[in-house]
Amino acid sequence: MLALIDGNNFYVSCERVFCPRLQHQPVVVLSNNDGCVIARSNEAKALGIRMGVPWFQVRHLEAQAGLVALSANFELYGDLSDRMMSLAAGLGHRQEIYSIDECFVDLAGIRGDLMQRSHKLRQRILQWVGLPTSIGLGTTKTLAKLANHIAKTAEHDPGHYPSAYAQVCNLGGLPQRELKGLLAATPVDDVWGVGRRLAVQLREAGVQTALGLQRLDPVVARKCGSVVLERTVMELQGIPCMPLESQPSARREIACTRSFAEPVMALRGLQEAVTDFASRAAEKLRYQKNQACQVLVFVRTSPFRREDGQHSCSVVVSLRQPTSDSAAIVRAALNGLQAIFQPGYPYARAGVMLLDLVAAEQLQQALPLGDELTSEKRTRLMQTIDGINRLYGRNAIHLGSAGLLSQGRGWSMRQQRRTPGYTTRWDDLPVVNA
DNA sequence: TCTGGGGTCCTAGGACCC
DNA sequence: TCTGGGGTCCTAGGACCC
Repeated sequence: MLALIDGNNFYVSCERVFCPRLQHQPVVVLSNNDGCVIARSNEAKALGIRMGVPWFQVRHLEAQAGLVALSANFELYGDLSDRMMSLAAGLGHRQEIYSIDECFVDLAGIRGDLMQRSHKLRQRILQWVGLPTSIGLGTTKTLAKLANHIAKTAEHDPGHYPSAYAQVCNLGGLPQRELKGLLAATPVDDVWGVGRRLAVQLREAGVQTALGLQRLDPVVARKCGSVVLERTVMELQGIPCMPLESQPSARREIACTRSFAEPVMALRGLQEAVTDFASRAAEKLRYQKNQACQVLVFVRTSPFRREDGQHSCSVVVSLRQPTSDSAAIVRAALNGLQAIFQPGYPYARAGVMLLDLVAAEQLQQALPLGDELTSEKRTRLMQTIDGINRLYGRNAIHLGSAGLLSQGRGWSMRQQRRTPGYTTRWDDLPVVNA
C-alpha cells in the first residue's frame, strides 16, 4: 500500500501560515514576472479563476471581489516543504519526494489502522507546520493519486464525492462496488497521466471516466496513446508499474530560463541575461556534483505579440571538455548567443540549458593550455564563489558580463508582491507583538 | 501595457551502416 | 513499368507533470 501526502493549494497555504488574515479570502500566487496564476485558494477557484491564466486577465477581481495576488516566494515554499516532508516521512519506512508539495510513502509493513494514522499525520502537519494536506491511499501510485484527488475534492465539493472520503481516502480498503462508484464519478481527465490531448482522444473513443479507462484493454491503451497510457491503465487495475523511488535520481539536464520584464532589443542586454542564467545553471550543476558536456542557449520573441516580428532560435555548443566552471559555461553560452542573435527583434525570453551531464569525479582532465588556471585552482575558485554567494546572498559576487546590478536591467524579473523570507532570512523573521 | 519555469519520457523519422 | 531488408543511433517535437 502507498500513501500520497499532498499540500492543499500549497503556495497559497504557505502564504497563509504567516498572514492569517488571508484565510477565507480569495488568494492567488503568481509565476515569475507576476505573469500567470500558479496557485489558487478554494475561494479564488470559486471565482472561476483558472490555473495558468494570465494575471492581467483576472486583475479586475482585485477591486471587484477582494482578490489578493502575491508574487511567488519560492524560498518560503521550499523551507515549509522541507518541514512538511520530514513529518510525512514518519508515516512509513520509505518516502519519495515527488514535488515541492507532495510525496509518496510506502506503507508496507506498517501495522495498525492506516486511516487513523493518516488522520493523525494530517493533524500533526497542520499543527506543527500550519499546512493543510490531503492523503490518498492505494495499491499503486496512480490509485494513491486518485485517492488523494478524491480526498481533496470531497472536502470542498461534497456534492461530487461523499464527504466520508474527505481529507483521507483509502481506495485499497474499499468494497468493489464502492470503488466502482468512485471511479465512475471521476472524469477521465482527472486521472494522473491523462492530459488535455489524451483526454480528447479517449473521449472520442468513448472513454469518459476513470472506470472506463480502468476497463480498457492495455493493448488498446498502448495503441491509443503509448506505453505510458498502457501503464496508467494497469496501475488503475492495481498492477504496479511505477516503483517508489526513495533515492532522488540525478538530473539529466539543468535549465535556467526567464521571461524579461521588458522586451530586450540590444545584444548587450541579452549578454547580461545569458551570463546570469548560465552562472546560475553552473551553480546548480556544481551543487549536484556534475559536469556538462554541452550548453544550449536560446532566445525568442513573445509568441503573443503577433504584430511584432518573430524570431526564435537555439543552438547547442559543445564544450572542449566536460566542466562545471562558470566562466567556461558562460563563455560557451555567449558564443552561442552571438551566433543566433539577430538585431531588430524585441526579445521576450532567453535561457541556458546544460546537457549531457556526467558525474564530476569520473572525468578525465584535459591538459591545461597556455595560461589557463589548473583545474584544481578553478575548482577552488568556484567553491569560493559559491561560498560567498551562500553567505551574502545570490549575486554578491558574479562575472563581469552579467552587468552591474545597480544599472536598470530591463530583463530582470518583475516581482512586486513578494512576501518576506519569514523562515529563511534573519531580517525577515516575523515579530509577534504581545 | 500585461501571457512562468523546470523537468521527464516516448515516438517518429532521418541518417547511416552492412 | 520496375527501385531490398534489417538494424542502430540520434534528434526534434509532442505530451505530460507540478
